Amino acid sequence: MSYSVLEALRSNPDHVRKVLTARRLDVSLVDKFLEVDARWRQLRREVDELRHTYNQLSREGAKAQPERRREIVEKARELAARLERVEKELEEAERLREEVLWSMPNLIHESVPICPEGVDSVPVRSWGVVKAAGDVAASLKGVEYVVVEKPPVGHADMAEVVLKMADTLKAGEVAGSRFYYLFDDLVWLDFALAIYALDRLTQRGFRPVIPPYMLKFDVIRRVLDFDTFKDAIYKIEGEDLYLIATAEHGIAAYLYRRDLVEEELPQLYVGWSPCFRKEAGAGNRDLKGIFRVHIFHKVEQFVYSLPEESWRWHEEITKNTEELIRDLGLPYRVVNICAHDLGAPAAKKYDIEIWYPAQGMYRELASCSNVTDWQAYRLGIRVTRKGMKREFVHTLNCTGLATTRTITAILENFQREDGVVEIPKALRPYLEPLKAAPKDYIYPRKRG
RNA sequence: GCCGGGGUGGCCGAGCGGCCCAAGGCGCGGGACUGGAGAUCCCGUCCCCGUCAAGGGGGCGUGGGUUCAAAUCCCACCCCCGGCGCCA
Repeated sequence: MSYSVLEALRSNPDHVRKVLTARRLDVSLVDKFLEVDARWRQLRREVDELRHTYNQLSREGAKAQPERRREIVEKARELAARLERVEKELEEAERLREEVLWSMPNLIHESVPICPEGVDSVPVRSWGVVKAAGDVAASLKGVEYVVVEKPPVGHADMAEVVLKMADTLKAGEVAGSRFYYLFDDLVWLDFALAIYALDRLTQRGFRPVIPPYMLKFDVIRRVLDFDTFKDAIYKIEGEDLYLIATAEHGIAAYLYRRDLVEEELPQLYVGWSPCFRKEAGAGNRDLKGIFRVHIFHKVEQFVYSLPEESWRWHEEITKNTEELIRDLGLPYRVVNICAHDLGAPAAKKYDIEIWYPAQGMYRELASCSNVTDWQAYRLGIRVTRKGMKREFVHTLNCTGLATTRTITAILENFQREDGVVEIPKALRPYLEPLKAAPKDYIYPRKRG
């Protein structure tokens, strides 16, 4: 068919080498592929030819008289043995070819920056006024800020010490590090943020969905790359099931092996799910609090689009999330991820980063990728165009709101000196119907 | 989890060891006919190799096996439907 990476490899290998260089990956992968591809095609032909003569024999045998048939059976036996050997070779070549092809990252869009050592992303735009302590403020450029005397309390201490609505110590004892208990107002906040995001996005035509939280190996291997798999994914002991690391995985799998017609696209989904991540590559980073944890909740946008429309959708879904964050009043910036830092599936990726005044830095809250046909190829999701042509669809994903992490941003950005946290106005309508939920402010709990 | 029924091309559906390199229908695409549409008639409509050729190969839920030969027989697994059990 027309998988863009395969096409590029065969018709323009130099371009693929450039992509690999930009991604800081091994360029020799291209020649490796061309080699295994050529061998596979060669063997494919040999096998087809052998089978042809074999089939002819077999058909002849069906009609032959008993005596002639014995002869044919004899010949067929010999041929079969030879076929088996070549078929084994073909099988091996095919396995190898797929392995190399599957290890290929996506091509990259021309607007993706190629960056020097130490630079992972390029700011595109920013919004909001950040609170910065003196020395931090000096380092900020192109961002509006107000200078504050001292940085506010970090989200972890806010949640656990000041508000007393989280317990990561007990969670650590019973489940391990990077787990948490959340209580009281923070629970309501998590739900309200989810419903806020779902409500806004469904108004824009996205279909709400709760996907399966686990997928079979054969499916999950098609929606993500090896690095994600080994660093992020939990396996269920004794079952062929893996916990999803994001709703994206479950939603992408929804159209597994589907053939669509043009009129069925685009398809917009907004999913909610818990996300399970091993955080194996994270080391000791962000061990405190609930910033980087094994389980969290997230609302996710997912788009299946026609190939020629995916770049427009990429901007669109990024703006959707910006708007959600802006209306909460959280200062953010959008960065364009450098080629070397893109995951294999993404042809381009924007991260949306929130300002964390206690940390004095922007931290990732959302991530929006155009995966083009990388996932669709692996999942076999195609669209039949007018005139009978068939192509792979494009898929895109973009965080709506990572609700658990959004809580940490709210705790740092909206806390007052007295330890009270102001609830963003946009969120209040979603807390209103809940009797026990806080409405305007979150007050520290009197007794732990 | 147990017992029973079932999974055939986009959909419906025949076939149940060689006459099937899967009938027929619907849908879809192209053409003929028409002033145009409909009806009718022809051709095409799973995947792969090949120059979108000639030609060839594979494919009947998935993976193994029996056989010179498997959609068809055997085994395992997956999924769907019905019944029982269990459960928020």
